[in-house]
Amino acid sequence: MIDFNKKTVDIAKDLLGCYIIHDSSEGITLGKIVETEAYLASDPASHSFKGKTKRNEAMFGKPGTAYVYFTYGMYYCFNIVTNKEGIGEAVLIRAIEPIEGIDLMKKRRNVEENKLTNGPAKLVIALGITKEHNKIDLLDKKSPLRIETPIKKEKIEIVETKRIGISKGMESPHRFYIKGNPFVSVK
DNA sequence: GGAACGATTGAT
DNA sequence: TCAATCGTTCCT
Repeated sequence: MIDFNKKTVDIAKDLLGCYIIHDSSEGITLGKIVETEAYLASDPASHSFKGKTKRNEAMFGKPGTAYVYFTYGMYYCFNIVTNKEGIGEAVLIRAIEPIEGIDLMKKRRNVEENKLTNGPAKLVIALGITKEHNKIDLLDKKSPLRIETPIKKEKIEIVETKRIGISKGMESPHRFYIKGNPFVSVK
């Protein structure tokens, strides 16, 4: 199990190699997390930086719950909330490797397998995540959307770099991905 | 009330 | 390089 008592940056690294499962009415989709970004309360690039609002309140919830936000007028992104309740921190999932339900992902995305889930808004569409999943408990085995650690954690090499697509806080090396994985968003 | 912008993506 | 597209934030 993932240790949510750790620091957000460390959790972002621990999440690499873990699985996201969505049990929807259309079927099951499952992917391995291959790229993450950490967003801290003290980070000017974080939605939580200026305090709690209606939009970002999920970030201030319990660790291990979901923060799903709407952006650019047409996309959703999926985060895993970290740190104690009341502290706005989370890990953005930027890319996953499709494992199960690939046909369903292709139906939802209508693109080739290698472009199915290599971006934060793309994986949300492929997995069928919606704003209804905001604040859901990702650690509860009964949740339709949840995260699980692999039985045997494979050995992975983690690359640490600057984040992508933000206009503040670029200097923080808070983006992490599995070295050599072909499903990472930007190479 | 109105303008500007965004943790993105896909097409040009 | 740029348009799509709309909720939130910030200014007037």
